[in-house]
Amino acid sequence: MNIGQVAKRSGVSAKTIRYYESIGLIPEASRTDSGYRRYGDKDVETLRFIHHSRNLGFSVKDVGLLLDLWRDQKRASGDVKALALSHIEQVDRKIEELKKMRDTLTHLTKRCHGDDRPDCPILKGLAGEMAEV
Amino acid sequence: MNIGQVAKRSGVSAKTIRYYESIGLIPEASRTDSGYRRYGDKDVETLRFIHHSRNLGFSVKDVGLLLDLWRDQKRASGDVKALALSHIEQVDRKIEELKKMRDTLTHLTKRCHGDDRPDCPILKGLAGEMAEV
DNA sequence: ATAAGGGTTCCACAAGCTGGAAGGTCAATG
DNA sequence: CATTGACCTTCCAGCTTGTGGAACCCTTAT
Repeated sequence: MNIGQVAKRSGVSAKTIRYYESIGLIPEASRTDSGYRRYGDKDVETLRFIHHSRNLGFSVKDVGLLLDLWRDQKRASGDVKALALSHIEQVDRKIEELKKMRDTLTHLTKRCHGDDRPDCPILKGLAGEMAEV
Repeated sequence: MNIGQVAKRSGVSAKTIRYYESIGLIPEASRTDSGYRRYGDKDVETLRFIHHSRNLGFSVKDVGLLLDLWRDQKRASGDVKALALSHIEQVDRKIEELKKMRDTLTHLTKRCHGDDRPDCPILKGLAGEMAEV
């Protein structure tokens, strides 16, 4: 398979596959005589794994760890779970942070009549002490 | 005031203030004879405005727009509100996305016993079709 | 005189790709 | 056989929002 095919099947773009190779996330692909990268079904599987992991918000670094664990048949599932739980915590923290932002923003916009008059509580809020917003 | 003072008062680091100047978010500061940047209370106010806006998740580009609106005494509050509402939408979309991630992750980890045995539903989930997870 | 604690510039790196230029390869068509 | 178009290759640049560090200058106090 050429890189385009494997890209289509895995959901990871050709450009990104080359990038992943360049940073060592996936091993260097073998080449044809003319220099094209060659891939097999196993590579599609690996890239799908990566794609799913990235979609769940794991960093590329963490995906590397997950890949190692995935390939190690003797690994302890506890190691995987620990990584996943720590990631969930991170995601939760991010959600909370965004919620706080949204609530403040919503609060400000509700007070803003939003017409063609210049008075704007949003700008006043941004300019003043945020505590009083 | 030197840059360190204004950094302390505004909550924006000296490094970042120089960066904001370099990208044109704030105008170039005047200098002392020896080349130090000089600031006044108005600059502290501006940097505070920027700091608050960034904390609420506005992009630097959007902060630029907000600053323009802030400085324009004749602007319509509707323009500000539109920007804020669109930003709230973005934040909400991000929250939903993260929630979906978290739910999937939680689902997977709940099924993983997480001990020293190698069987791990998390890895299986990442490897397989995510629909079946 | 010297040392501490400012300030200055400039370059590099972080994450995670994506776009584009310049060019080689492959299969099919006229 | 030549050409076309779709692939493939490498390499460089840029995106965003800063941060770290080196090398060096300025100010003030001891």
